[in-house]
Formats: sequence, C-alpha cells, structure tokens
Amino acid sequence: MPGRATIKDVASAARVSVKTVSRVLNNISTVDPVMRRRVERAIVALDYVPSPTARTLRTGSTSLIGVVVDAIDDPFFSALVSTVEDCALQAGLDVLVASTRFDTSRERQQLLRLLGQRPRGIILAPVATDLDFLAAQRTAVPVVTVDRSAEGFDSVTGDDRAAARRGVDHLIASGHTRIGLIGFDPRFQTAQLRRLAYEDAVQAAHLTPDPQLVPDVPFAGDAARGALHSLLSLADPPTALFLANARHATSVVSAVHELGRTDLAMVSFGDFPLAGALTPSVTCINQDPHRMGVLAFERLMERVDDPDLQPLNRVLPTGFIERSSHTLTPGPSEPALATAPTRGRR
Amino acid sequence: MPGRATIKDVASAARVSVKTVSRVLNNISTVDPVMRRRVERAIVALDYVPSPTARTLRTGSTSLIGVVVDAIDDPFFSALVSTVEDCALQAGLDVLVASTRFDTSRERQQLLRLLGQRPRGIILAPVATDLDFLAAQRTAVPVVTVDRSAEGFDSVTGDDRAAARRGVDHLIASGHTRIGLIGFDPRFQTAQLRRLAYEDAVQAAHLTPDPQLVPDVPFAGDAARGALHSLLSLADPPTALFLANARHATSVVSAVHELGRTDLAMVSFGDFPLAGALTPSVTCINQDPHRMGVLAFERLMERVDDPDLQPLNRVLPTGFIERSSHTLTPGPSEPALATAPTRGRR
DNA sequence: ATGAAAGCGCTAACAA
DNA sequence: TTGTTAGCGCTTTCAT
Repeated sequence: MPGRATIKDVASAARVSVKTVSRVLNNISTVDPVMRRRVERAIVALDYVPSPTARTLRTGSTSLIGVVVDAIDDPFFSALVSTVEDCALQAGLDVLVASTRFDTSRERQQLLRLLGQRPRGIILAPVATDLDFLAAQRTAVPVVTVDRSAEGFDSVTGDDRAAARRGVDHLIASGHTRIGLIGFDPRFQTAQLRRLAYEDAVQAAHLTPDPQLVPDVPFAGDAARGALHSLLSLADPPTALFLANARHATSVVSAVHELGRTDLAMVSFGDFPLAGALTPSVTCINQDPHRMGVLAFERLMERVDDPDLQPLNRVLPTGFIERSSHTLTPGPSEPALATAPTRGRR
Repeated sequence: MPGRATIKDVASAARVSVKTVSRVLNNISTVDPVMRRRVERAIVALDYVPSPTARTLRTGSTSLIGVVVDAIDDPFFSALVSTVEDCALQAGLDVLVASTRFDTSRERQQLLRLLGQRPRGIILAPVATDLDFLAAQRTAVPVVTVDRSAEGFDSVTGDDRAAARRGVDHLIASGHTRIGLIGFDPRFQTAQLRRLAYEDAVQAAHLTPDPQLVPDVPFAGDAARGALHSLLSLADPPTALFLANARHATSVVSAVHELGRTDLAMVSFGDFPLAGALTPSVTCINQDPHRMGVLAFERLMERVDDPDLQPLNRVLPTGFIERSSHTLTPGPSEPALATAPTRGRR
C-alpha cells in the first residue's frame, strides 16, 4: 500500500513543477504540449487522483449542496429530494441530505453540520422561524426554502391558503356543516395558512365555528389517529374531514377504514399514492414536489452566481383532483355500512 | 463581509493558542476549565464552525458516507436512506445521496463522483454485477450493498426466495392455478430470485408453467400497467397476481381498481402504505427497510474500523402480512362486482 | 497543561 | 510558458 500519489510525485516523475501539473489538471491552455504529455503519462503511471479536499481548502469552493427536509421518507419530500438530486447531477454537484424531524434544535444542528461542509448552497424546508444564524455574514450561504418560507430567504411554496380554501369549500358545497380539520400544528406556517383558509371558508358559509373541530396535531409522530378518535367521540361529531397534509391524511384514511367509517367525507391537502384506488377514492389538493424541486434548485444556482439578488418568494399554483370522497352526503347521522353511497367510479 | 472565522480568530479572541482551541474542539480532557470556558465563549461569539475540509486534509479522513440507491422516491429506499441518515447523525457523519435509476452507467458515474469526495464508506443498492473498479486498491473504500448482493462485498438483503415462495404458495393454497408474475426484470438479482421461487412453487403444486404469465417488466418506468393489460387479454388469463416489488405493486393495484377488476387475487412483495385500507386489502410480504438500513450502517462502520474483515452476507427474514387479497376464490370467470367477497376486516 | 511550528495537497500570486 | 513561494484551516510532533 504505497499511499496515494500526490501532485508532487507527479511533478517529480514528469520532471516539471507542481504548477505545471496543476495547469494540466485544470486544463489551462498555456501548457507546452510536450510537457503536458509528460505530465499525463506520469498521472497514469502513478494512478494519480487529485484531492478535492485540498482543492477545496485552497479555493474555498466545494461541489456540494445541502438539502434539509422534515423527513426523507415523507413521500412529498422524497420526491423533492429526488428531483433536486437529478438537477444536481446535471450541474455536477453532490447532494448532502439531512432531516429535521420537525425539531428546531435538530434543524439547527443539521444546518450547522452542513455549513461545516461549506456547501455551495442549501435547500431547506424550515422548521424554525428564526434562522438568523444562517444569514449571519460570517456564515452566509445561499439558501432557498421550500414548502414554507422564512423571512429574508428565497422561497418556493404552494398557494396554501387558496388551495385549502378550495378544498374546504368543496366539502361545504357537498352539504357538510360540521367539518373537522386534522393536521393543525400551530408551530408551522403551512398549517397556520391552511387553518386560516378553513376558517375563512367556515365563516363565508355562515357555519358555526367550533374549536373542538380543530384539534392540535403535532407534525411529528402519529397523533392524527388520536385526533380522529376524539373528533368522532364528540357529542356532535363532524361528517367531513379536511386533512391538512398528506402524511396525516394517510394515517387518517387507514384509521377510517379500520373503523369502517368510510361514510366520512374527506379532502386531503396533498395527493398520495393509491388515493384514487381507495373506496371511496380520496379527493386531493395536488402539490407538485418535482416542480418545486426544480424551481428551488434553479433559484439556488441563480443566487450562487449572484448573492445580492433580492429574496424572491415564488408561489406555485396547486392542482385539485376531484375524486369521490368529498361528495359524500351527510346522512341523518346513521353511519352507513362499510361501503359508502359512492360507487360509480369509472 | 469579514469572511468566516477560523481557528486562529478563535484563538486570539480567547487569548490562547490554536492548539488549545483544537483541544477543546476535539474534547481532549487535559484542558484547564478556565481556558476551555474562554474558548467556548469565543466560539459562540464568533459563530465559529470548524472546517471539515481542513481537518480532512490533515487527518486524511472525511465525515462523509455515501448512499446510492435505485431511486430516492421509492418508498422502500426512502425509508432506508432515512434510517441511514439517522444512524449517520448519531455517528457524526454526513450523508451524500445519489440515485442510479437502474442504469449501470449512471451508477458508475455516481460512484466515481462519490469516490472523489473520499467518503468513509458507501452503502449501495447495486445495479451492475461488475463493480471491480470499486475494489481497486488505490481507490478502495468500504462498501456494503443492500437489497442485492455483489461478489466480494458485504451485503444485507432479504430472504427473497423463501419469502416469495411463501407468497406464491398462499395464492396456490387459495385455489389459484393461473398465477401471473408482474415485476420480473431479468437484469436484477432480486427479481431473478423471486421468479425462481415462483417457479418452484408452480412446480411443487404441479401447475402448468406458462411463460406468458411472466412478462418482462423493466424496473424503470411504469411498465407494470402494460404488463397487467397483456396478462388480462390472454386467452386464459390469470386469476391471481404475484407482484414482485412494491413499486410495481402500487401501479398494478391502481390499474386494477381503475379497471374494476378487484376480483383478481394478489400478493405483493413489499408492504406499502394503505395496502390495508384498500378493498380488498392487499396481502404483503413485509420487508423491513429500517432494519436493513441499521444493519448496513453498522456493518459499514465495522468495516471502516477493520478493512480486512471477510465479506459477510447478511440475510434478513421477511414478515408476512396476511390481509385479504390472497384469499379471493377463483370463480367461474364472472368478475365479481367492485366490492369483493372479503369484508370482515375488523 | 500549553504553545510554536511544520505540513496535509492543492492553487494563486508573483517571478523568471 | 514555466517555476517558486506562500498560504487555505486544521492537527500533530516536539518543546516548554
């Protein structure tokens, strides 16, 4: 095990200076073809591979970008990370991933770790609202936030409030007057916006607001099932559910099926696999993580090239997939049997 | 823009030598508490983050590991990556991700890029069978493969053949004699093993083997739907389907529901979200990506500590989740209505 | 217990 | 066109 060859070894083997080797490595045109040839042969002979570490230390610039999301196994974020990884590959960058698990201190820790790697930029789904340490001059790294925005940073988000309003309105239009909201975590911006939209819709339809219909559900863990149970045991339980995010939607849908309560109308914020195959099929607000990833990456590269850009908050329109779960008509409170009124899909 | 703080800045701010700062950073016990305190305050005050690059250059060892999988947005692999990320965080390592998209040349490219970052080790779901360049002495990096094995490397895989056999046997025990296999890509080891198991089962039950029941389905893309259609248009179509992986299972289940052909019996290799909420609920072979991730990571660390270990092929038992889709009884070819015989879940 | 100085492999000034 | 020299930020002898 002779240890790795260094640029010096190459230089002495080729009987040139290290600088000449460096020039060859960096494809600088002003190198005599003869020497270039000598250097190239030495490189091959010694199995020389340049050290990116040393280069980075010298130039101060890595080929790394960081991606920090709530959880890598969340379908929405795994799609996002996957897209970013594609973009990065094309741009010749490597991707560092880290997850926050909705925990601000873990987020901070992860961000600091990442910062240590001196990435060219970071794409972040922010948990904390106070990200000052990221903006601190001494540490400054280009950051684009996704899904949620943070003061002073570029962002690419969905139009949460408008989309959520549309979803709740659909439920109301189907005749529901008691609509539960599952997935409200007061700490998160998206949750807040979606809740505001819910309240707008309730108010616009002159329904009776009821805080009991909007339990707090922490993002982390599986609190959604518990929320469903407490909602169902209310004296005057909801006949419809607005599911504020796809993760909780998946839990709630599972629970609803286990309980045989498929008579409950539902709209989910965020499409999820098999939503259309369920009985009844679940109506969803459709976010596009791929597009979000592409736009965030592009913006990040713009900012890397010009750090003095004004922060830009890009809001993506969301789609709406009308399936059947929102149309369930609230019956006279006799829960229907396992298979609900809806049947006519395709 | 004062530039980043360095260890020197910290040292002069704390009025100690760089070595003392270094000692504090590396938690060396022989540091006077008073000085330690001074250093710690300076670190906070200056927002100092040590440079792993410089440390790496000096010590020759990075704090990076690489994870290379088929696709980051595959539920199985996103769970795996997520677990590895957790382990890495605990061990103080950062995670580089890359995807192969089932493409050997992309795999090679990704691996070479990763190698350039000098990671401590790599966890890889291999596509190519020839990974010699990874083992080359000068480049040698510890590698543990997951899901599939490769000659000469540690691996953590499922017991594909045994598990698949069990799944097909269940279908046969329910009375099916024409069983389709969807998800066979001849290029992949797991697919081959699962197909062998399928053939074992068919033979053991003295059924008539029929190659038409086993279409080639490339892993990449969405060829599973097409395979389903061609299977269904056979003169003597299958009454049951063995779905050889969770990705294709999701596609097929969607298609089956769109076609209203929920009378088809199914067993899926790999559990997936909502499998239990569908009607009928889908019986699954249950792999545990979390466990696989933990074991792969642990093995990688062992190998990092001792590169001369003998390669170890760890095979994980898989679970079996009996739900209802495998029990559908092959009727006299009159497709049942939307809701199949099964009903009694919970 | 602490510090001064050397050097990891590379590139950027500056000279020649 | 080519070579010399001085660091990038850190850890590590080796003194003190």
